[in-house]
Amino acid sequence: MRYTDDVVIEKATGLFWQKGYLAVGMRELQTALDMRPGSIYNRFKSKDGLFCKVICAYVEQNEKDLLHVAQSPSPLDALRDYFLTTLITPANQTHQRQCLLIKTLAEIDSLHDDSRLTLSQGMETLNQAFVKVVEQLIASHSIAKDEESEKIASWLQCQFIGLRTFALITHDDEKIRTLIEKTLVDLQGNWPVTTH
Amino acid sequence: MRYTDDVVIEKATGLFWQKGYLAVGMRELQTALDMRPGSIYNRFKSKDGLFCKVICAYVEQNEKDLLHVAQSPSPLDALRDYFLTTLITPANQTHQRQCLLIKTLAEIDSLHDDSRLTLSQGMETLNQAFVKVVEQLIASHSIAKDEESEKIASWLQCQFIGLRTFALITHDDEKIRTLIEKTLVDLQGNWPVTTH
DNA sequence: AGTACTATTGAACGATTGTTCAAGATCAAA
DNA sequence: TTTGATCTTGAACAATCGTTCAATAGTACT
Repeated sequence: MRYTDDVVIEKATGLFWQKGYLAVGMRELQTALDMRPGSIYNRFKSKDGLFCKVICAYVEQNEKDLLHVAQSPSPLDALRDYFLTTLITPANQTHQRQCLLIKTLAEIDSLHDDSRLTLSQGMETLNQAFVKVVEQLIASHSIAKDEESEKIASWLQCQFIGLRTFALITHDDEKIRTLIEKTLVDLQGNWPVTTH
Repeated sequence: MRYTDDVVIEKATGLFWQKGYLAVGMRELQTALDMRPGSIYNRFKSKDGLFCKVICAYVEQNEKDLLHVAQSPSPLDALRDYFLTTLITPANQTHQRQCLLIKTLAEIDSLHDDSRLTLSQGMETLNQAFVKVVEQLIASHSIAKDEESEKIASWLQCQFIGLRTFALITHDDEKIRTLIEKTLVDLQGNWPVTTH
């Protein structure tokens, strides 16, 4: 085993994140990973299998980051920092501004069953992580407990998706900073009255 | 000319919207459009050329819809209706909830120069349409003129992107309705103080 | 009706796709 | 050092990719 799975998956993540699942060919992976086809297939079973590992590793990392935000003594500030570091990336790798899961969502019709399952499970995992962040925001009295934390978490996730995609287009970092602050304002702002 | 360009592009739009640019093969297009390869290439020059027409038609339609919102006597209500009809689509074609331009953005590395240019021009066109919507919202006193309309437009576009992607995942229409209302509340809400 | 031009057809092309597999290399245990 | 198991190699596979082009059909104008 020449390279450990960790470094292989990290290299593969870079490719898939930049180009998407379909656009990355096996030959491209072979040169990027410095591995021959049989070797890749023996370790990961298929291109799809390797992609699943990539998604899993990505979800794990992001879940860790979100839980770290939740466990921070000042969740609101930690959330701002998390947004800033995620949304304002170096100019030579702006593709990382887009969430890999959301990017993959655009290709969901082309994925095999394994990847599709891994993707939806990853979504659920991160959704729960967002819920925990919101619960800590409420517990630390950073925001009022007027709404269910699950609802706020969905909204926050929605904001995050929008911001990460928008940050991909804009390249105006100052505008992104403003949008982040607006999100933090709205997080503490009013919610629509629910009429049932 | 057996089919008019309009119906051909409409059929092609359906395919590209559902599966993405790369995932749609020429054979698939041939059967869906009921056209032979030479015929497609004679009319559209290439798969990329056809895709450009698809993007253009999509942008034109959405620009029209947005300007219709702007010209409405009650822009705020028209905006709500626009969001509702765009975000809550029949269950058998939920892929239409995602903006085709945003979906295409995930494949931007795989696009030819023509498509890339068409895409970025389309983004700019719709951005300007959003600016006009916001200007009318201000003119009709639906929202206060505390901020530059261009900034508000970016925020609104960001919300729209987030909502359309989120609506792709959720399948809980009631939650989407709530998120739309929250957006309309925040649209009239406070903005962060800009410290320069 | 005949000419000139455009549109359509469908077989075929070279390139690339993901994947396989027999052969060789590597390593741990006996 | 030999055995057995695991991992790596790289040529080769069938399938599919976007695209071409000579032949045919269709259309418009004189």
